[in-house]
Amino acid sequence: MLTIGKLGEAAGVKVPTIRYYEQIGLLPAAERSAGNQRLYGRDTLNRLRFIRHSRELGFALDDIRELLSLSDTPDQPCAAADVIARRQLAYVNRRISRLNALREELTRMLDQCSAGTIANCHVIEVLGNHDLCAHDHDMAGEGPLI
Amino acid sequence: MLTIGKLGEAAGVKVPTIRYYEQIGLLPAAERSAGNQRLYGRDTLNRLRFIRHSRELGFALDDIRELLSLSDTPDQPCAAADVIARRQLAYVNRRISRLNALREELTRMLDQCSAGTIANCHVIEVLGNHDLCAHDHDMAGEGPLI
DNA sequence: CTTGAACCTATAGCCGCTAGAGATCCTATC
DNA sequence: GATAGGATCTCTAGCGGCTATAGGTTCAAG
Repeated sequence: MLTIGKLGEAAGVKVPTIRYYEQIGLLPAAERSAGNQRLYGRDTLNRLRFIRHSRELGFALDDIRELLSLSDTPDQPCAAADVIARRQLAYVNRRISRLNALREELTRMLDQCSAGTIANCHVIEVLGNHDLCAHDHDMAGEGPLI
Repeated sequence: MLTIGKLGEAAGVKVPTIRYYEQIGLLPAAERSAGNQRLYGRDTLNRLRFIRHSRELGFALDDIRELLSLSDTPDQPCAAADVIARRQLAYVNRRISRLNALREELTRMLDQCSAGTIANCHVIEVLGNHDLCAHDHDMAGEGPLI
C-alpha cells in the first residue's frame, strides 16, 4: 500500500492534485489507515498514470473520465475511445494552426521594428491597428485564444 | 459618445468583458450619463481595440497593461515593447512544438487502432502505459498542458 | 520523547472571462 | 403619457485544473 506521497511520486502527480482528483470523482475515495491517511494500491497507481498521460496529451478531465470508464469495459467496441481521441486530435490541429498564425504575425511585427522610440515602433503600431495585419487571426468562438 | 454596447460592437468585445477590463484597471473608469450609464469616446475605443488585438495575439492582460502604458509614452525607446513581444513569440514557439508532439502521438495512437474492442484498443493501451510512447511529452513546468 | 516531515481538512486564489439575478434606464410605439 | 422591451446597472458565483495557505494531526527516525 502506498501513501499519497509515494503514489504521487510514482505517478508523477502532485499530492494536492491527487486529492483534487478524488474530490471530483476521477479517483475513487481511498482506503484510510488507522490514522485517517489515504492508502492506495496498484490499481489506483495505474489509474492515476492513465490520467496523467491523458492530461499530457491534452485531454480534458471530462474526456478522461469517459476514457477511464471505457477502459473498465474491455469487451465493448473501442469506437467511442476513437471518437474522443479524434476529437482531441482535431482540437490540437486547430490550436496549432492558430498558433502558427500568431507566430507569423509576431515575427512580422518584430522584424519590422526599427528599435527606435515608441512613436515609430511597429510593434505598438500593429497592436493598435488591426488593419496592419496580414491575417485575420480572429477565430472567435474557437475556445481560448491561446 | 458611445454606450457600452456600441463600444463593444465597434471593438469586437463583449459588454461584460469591457466592464471586467474596467474593474481590473485595464480601462479607465468611464464617464457616466445622467442615468449612470457608461459613456465612451474615441480614445477608449482605440484603447479597447489595442487590447483586443493584443489578446488575439495571445498576450496576457498584464503584458497588455505594460504595452498600453508604453504606448502612452511615445518618446521612450521601444526596447521594452520589443522584449515583451519577443517573450510572447518564444512562448508561442514553445506551445507550437509541444502541440506538434501531441499531434504526432495522437496520430500514432489512432493509426494503430484496429477498431476492435477496448481490450485490444491501442488508444486505451497507450494512455495507460506511457512506455508505449515514442516521445517524452512531459514538459513539466512549461505552463498549462494545452 | 522529541523533532520534523508528511499527512489531514477547509478555504481562497489563479486567469480571463461568462452567466445569472434583480433592479434601473432609455427608446419606440400607441 | 403609458407601456413594452431592450439595454444597462450592480453584485455574486462559476468555469477548468489546479495551486497555495492556514492550522491541525500522524508517523517514522534518532
